[in-house]
Formats: sequence, C-alpha cells, structure tokens
Amino acid sequence: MPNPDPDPNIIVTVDVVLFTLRDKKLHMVLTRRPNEPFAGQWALPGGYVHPQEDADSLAAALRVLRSKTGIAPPYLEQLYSFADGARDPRGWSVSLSYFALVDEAVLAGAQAAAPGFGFDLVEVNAVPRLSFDHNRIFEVALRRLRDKSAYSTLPCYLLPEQFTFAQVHETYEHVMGVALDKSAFRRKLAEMDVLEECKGQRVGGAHRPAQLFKVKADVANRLRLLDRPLALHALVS
Amino acid sequence: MPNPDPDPNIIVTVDVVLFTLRDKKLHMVLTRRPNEPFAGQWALPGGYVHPQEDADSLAAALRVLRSKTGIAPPYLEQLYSFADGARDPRGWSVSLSYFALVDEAVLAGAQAAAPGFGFDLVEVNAVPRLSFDHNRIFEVALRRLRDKSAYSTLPCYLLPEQFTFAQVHETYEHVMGVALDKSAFRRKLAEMDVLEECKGQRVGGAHRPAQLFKVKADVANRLRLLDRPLALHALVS
DNA sequence: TTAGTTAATTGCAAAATACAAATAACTATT
DNA sequence: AATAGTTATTTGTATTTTGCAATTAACTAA
Repeated sequence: MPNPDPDPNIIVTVDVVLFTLRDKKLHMVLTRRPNEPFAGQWALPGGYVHPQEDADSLAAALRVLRSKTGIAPPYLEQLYSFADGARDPRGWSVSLSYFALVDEAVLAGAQAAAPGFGFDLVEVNAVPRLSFDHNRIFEVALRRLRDKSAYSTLPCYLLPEQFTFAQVHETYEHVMGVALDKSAFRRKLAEMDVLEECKGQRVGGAHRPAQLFKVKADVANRLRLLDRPLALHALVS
Repeated sequence: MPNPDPDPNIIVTVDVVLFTLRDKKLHMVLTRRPNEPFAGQWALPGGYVHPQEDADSLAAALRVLRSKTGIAPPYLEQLYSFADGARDPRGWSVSLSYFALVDEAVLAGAQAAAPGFGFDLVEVNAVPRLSFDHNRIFEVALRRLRDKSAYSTLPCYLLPEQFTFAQVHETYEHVMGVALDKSAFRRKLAEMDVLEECKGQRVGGAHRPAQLFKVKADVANRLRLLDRPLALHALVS
C-alpha cells in the first residue's frame, strides 16, 4: 500500500531563452554544449536542477544564467515546460524553460568583466540548429515575447537606464516585428504611465533634441499591462 | 568527463485543475488522496508521470484525468510548473500542471456510467484546504481562465452541444465574475464568428423563443482569439 | 538667416464602444 | 381574440478610442 516512486529517474533541467536588442535587431544568447549529448553544439543556456542548491526552479534558472552569462536579468518569467521521452536521448526529461530580457550593455559588460563566459548572440531570424528541442523552445519564447509585448511594458526591459521616446518606439517595433503609429504609440505609453522625464536631459544632433526618459521605479519591478493591446500595422521585417 | 545525473531523484507529477459550470457557478473537480502524504485530504486530480506509459506530459495529464474522472476534456492546456524543494514533504518535486474545461453533463455522465470515480465538485469561491500547494495551483488556474476568457472562446468549452445566446452570455459572466453588456457581447461573438445557428431550433417559455446555436466545427478544435478583449463592467460576484 | 532634420503636439475623420430604447415572438389570462 | 407579461433580438446614437496627417518646436550647419 505504500507508494514509493515506482519509475526510473526523470531528468529535470532548466533552460533559458535570453533576449536582447543589438544593432536594432532582436538577438538571443546561445552557448556551446561542453558535454555529451550534443557536445560542441549550440544550445540554450541551461543545466540540471540541483535539488540541494536550488530552492526552486526560478533560483535554478538564475543560477544557470549567472554561471553561463554572468548576469541577473531584470526580467525572467517561466515560459513553458517541455516534458517527454524523446527530447533527450538519455531518457524521459523535463525542461523547465524560462525567458528573460536584458539590455545589451549589461551583457557586454559581463562579457568584458569576465571573458571566460562562453556565449554568443545570434539574431532571431538566423538561429542555427540547436541541441535537443531547443529550436522549439526558442520559437515558443519568441511568440510569447511578441504577443505579450502588444499589451505590456515587456520591451522596456531591453532598454538602457535612460532613453528617448524614439528608442522605446523602435524597441517595440523591432521586438514585435511590426510598424507602430508614432502618435498612437505615444498616447498608449502616456496611458500606461510608465515613463518619467529626466528633467532637463536632452540629446540630439542637428535638429530638435529629444527628451530623455527612464522607467518609473514601481514599473521596473512589476510588468504593467494594457487593457487594450497596441494595434498592429504593417509587417516590418 | 561522462556526466551522469549527479543529483537525487526529483519527483515529477502532473496535476489538473478541471473546471465546469454547475448551477450557474464555476466549480472545480477535487479528489481525495488515497495515499500518504496527505492521505484522505482533498487534492487536485493528479499523479506521477509514468515514463514507460506516457509519451509526454499532455498524455500523462490525459491518463490521470481518465483514471480519476473517466473523461477526456475538450480543452486541456498546460498551466504552469511548480517546482521546488518545499511543496512535497518527500523531497524536491515538479508539478506539471494543466487546466481543463468540460460541460457538466459530461462529468455527470461519467460519474453515472462508472460510480467508482471518486471525485467531487466544489464551487471556486468555497475551495477547502488542499494538499501540497494545490490551493496555489488552483489560484493560478482561475486567474488564467478569467484573463484568457476576456479575449478568447475559452468559456465555450463549458457549454453543452446546443445552447442559446443567453447561455453563452451567462457562461462568460460567471466564468469571468463580471457583468458584460449584452448587445456589445453579441457583436463580439458575431465578430469572432464562432457560432452556427441550429436552423429552426428554438426554445423558451411564455415569451419569445431563443435561437439555439452550436459551436462551429473548426472552432471546437482550436481556440479562437480576439484582437481586442471584451470590456469589463461591474464586478458581479 | 535660412535650409534641413528630427521631436513633439494637435486636429479631425473614421471606427469601435456603451448605453438605452425599440421591436419581435412567444404564452397565459381575460 | 385581444392584451398583458416576459424574454429575445435588433437598432439607434452619444461617447470614446483610434488612424492618419498636418502643424509646430527646437535644434545645427551652411
């Protein structure tokens, strides 16, 4: 009548799709697998859950990211769990997958501070063949990022400390892959009430200077949602 | 250099939050735990993943539902994965959780056909203390159901084969817990293009009879989404 | 000064929405 | 068979939200 786990071990890992914006294009972080299976191949940053070390799966994801990229992303959310007997040649396995966003400068800073971190950035339209079912995980993450960007402040986590309105606008467009009307977008941003002016701070070239903004403190910690999503116009890329 | 799983077993289970509408109120299915831990206590229908038997976690969820309730729900979606060292006294564990919707008549039919199925329905506003972290899983499921209902055909999976417009309207209201303007809702339903008239079929008492509808065949298989969500009015319950 | 350039605001037609009212289709009662 | 009662369904319209374009603002370089 007692019911000990009657089944063989199930492999439990965490994998993270870490997005950033570089040269106005959405990129993701990839690593090379150090061990079999798929040794030497591209893969998402990931690894085993360590039950003694990780309080929960979020902690495991943070640990993995720290060890592979040296950063703690400002946004990290559980994406989905891929769990079946075919995705890993070693046996039935679960990937607790997460997706994360970070300003590129933070990634570059981490890479410069400790050149040992072996990761690369690839554009999301040119993702190579990945290990396991990581291409599928990436696809789900990209779709989720794009869908959620239409009704939230998600793309703001890709921005540097200070930025102009044009940068926010561009960021949304490049993340979502669509054109967004400028004045309508400005109205929506105002409605969301997420930006704060950096008083007196302006930047620009041979033209009217642009106001610098930063994300309001309370918004930086908590994703803000729209009642009605942004309207999508023409496809951009 | 070989890398065998270095860590102790992690328990992997599936748990399902199965919703239905009874007496115009949203209910969920609960079972009594047959074994320790929490023997005799309320819990979500759930169980171990069986690696030899289950191709993937969805198959595991279907198997668990079949064994505990005798039904195969028309809608079943992965909800979230709860994974930490504290939720199960036996050790570090993962709950691959799902949520499902079904017409109450189907549940009643299964219970009548095989009275052996030991499950109960409880109203979502009167959920008792559950085993493990199942109360939290339920809360997440309820929030997801309500949020998603605002921009999808999700509540349609709670309806019987044929139904009136008033039933759809009520179902949305009771699922979401808000009042919805009737004519606006009718327009949205028309826009979604999900209903098909049952020609000539009408029902009613001492008043104008109501047209019977059914869900279009292609919609029954695939959730349909709205570009803009339903507007929420006053809280209802 | 002025031409060039990007930033930011404003105005308005068009579309979508909230709300209320009217109309339709029955039954039960007189 | 008229009519009162009840729910279903459609229609109308004021209000709000959007799409789009034009205008104004603020700078630099020539």
